[in-house]
Amino acid sequence: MSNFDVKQEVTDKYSLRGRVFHKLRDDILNGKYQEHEELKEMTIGEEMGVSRTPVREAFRQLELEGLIQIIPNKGAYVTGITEKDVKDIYMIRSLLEGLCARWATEHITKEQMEEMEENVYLAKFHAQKGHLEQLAELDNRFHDIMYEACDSKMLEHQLKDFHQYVLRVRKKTLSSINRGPKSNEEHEKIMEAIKAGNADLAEQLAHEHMINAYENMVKCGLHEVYARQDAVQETIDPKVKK
Amino acid sequence: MSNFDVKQEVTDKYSLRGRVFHKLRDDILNGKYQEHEELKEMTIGEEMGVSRTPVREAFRQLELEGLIQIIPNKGAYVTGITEKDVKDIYMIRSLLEGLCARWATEHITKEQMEEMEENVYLAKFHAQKGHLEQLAELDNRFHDIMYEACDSKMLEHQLKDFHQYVLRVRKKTLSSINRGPKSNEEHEKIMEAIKAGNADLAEQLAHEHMINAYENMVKCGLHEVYARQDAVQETIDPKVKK
DNA sequence: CTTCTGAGGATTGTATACAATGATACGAGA
DNA sequence: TCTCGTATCATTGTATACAATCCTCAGAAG
Repeated sequence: MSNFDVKQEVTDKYSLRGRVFHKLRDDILNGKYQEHEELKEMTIGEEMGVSRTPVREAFRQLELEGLIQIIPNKGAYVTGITEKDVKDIYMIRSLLEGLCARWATEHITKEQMEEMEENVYLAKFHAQKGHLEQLAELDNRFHDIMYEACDSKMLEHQLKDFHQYVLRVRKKTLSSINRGPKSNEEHEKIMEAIKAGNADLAEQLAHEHMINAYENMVKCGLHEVYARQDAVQETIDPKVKK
Repeated sequence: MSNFDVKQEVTDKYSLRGRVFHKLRDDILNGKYQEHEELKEMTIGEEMGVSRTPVREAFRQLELEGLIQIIPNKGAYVTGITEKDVKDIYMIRSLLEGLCARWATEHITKEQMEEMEENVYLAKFHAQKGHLEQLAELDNRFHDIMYEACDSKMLEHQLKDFHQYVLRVRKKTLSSINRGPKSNEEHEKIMEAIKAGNADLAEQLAHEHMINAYENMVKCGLHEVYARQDAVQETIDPKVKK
């Protein structure tokens, strides 16, 4: 096993810096802070009852995670994601998810396979019942299982990173439309391909799964979601650019 | 143009933190610090004449860049890269470089095209003369040009990240073997495909280019390079694992 | 009325002091 | 001799103090 935890997750949830990091990340992903909103070290620190030091360190990490942008001697701003960024991410992910499915086919363990089957089964149940919340949760988990099963720390980390990026956008579309059930059907096919040991098919299906997810997102209002934000961006950009 | 500088480069070269970050990164990539060597905040700070604060912040960033691993309350260690990590990186890169070549074909500017042609031409010259140092430099630059030409901040950053990872390994192999000239021939073909607007071919060639680079590396002693380090790793791992 | 300028305040950048944690070594007891 | 506990020290984690920078806005000059 590799001991090379590339871009290791910030697992240190119990240090102040770790707590600040995780809380800020969640807040940004959940939309508590608007895009392009300025984050002040002191304000955040006071809110969480800590000094500026751990906040600053968390900021540096969030910057590399791509969630905020720090302009020297000026401030930290929540990053905006443009329509094109989302498209690029999905194109990149479609390739990597394919590779991941291939490797997962080759390396998945018995336990992981079982969890995957359970996941698909459960999701089918919630789809029938119309439980969108649980469906979204299971959808995320399905991908995580596959990332872990591919047995590559490098790839796993890349994909988890991307997955996180699009969560901000996905939250607004997946649960609102009936992509959920369709998505799970595709999961089932991917799972079957993996179970059958058909790496080529698994790769192909996972690849298409991402393309479909993206196209559905476009069809169901990605543009609307971003229409307002792009306008805001236009006005703010010049100032931010220093 | 996107204003979303994902995982933005640490461009702040003039703050102390920025300088520490860049110097440490260079030192690690250049092998000044051994893999698994412990980096002490105070020692580094004294060497560079700064306090621990900017050093700590640089550490947090280097951790997310994957160059060091920080164990809470214990220390920062230069990460090791296993043989499998290198292989995974090249497999991932082969896909992304292909995508990059495709997008570059669609978006490359006149200036970028000219620089690319110049690059190949110059490299051909240095290859004849046996200037391995310049050849390696031009090789890096060729890829950078393509990353920029693909006109995707997301993809560009991903690839630059990976490129950097393997630099540590590549330094030991590319310049030592006669891969240089062969590599440049492949660059030329990729360039021609891009110039001809043949995206499919460019993608294919760039993909193969990576595979070839990896296979050459394996053939030319990747295993030997890592034989020693893997041994060291075995002994250090348990301690590091906390 | 517009434009330049500079003083003041707000915010980030860095250094230092203190707290908490982990590693080590030594000695007592079995 | 071996093991366990404890004292001590080295190192990291956090808070605070101070320095540097940037932004704002009032006021003077044109």
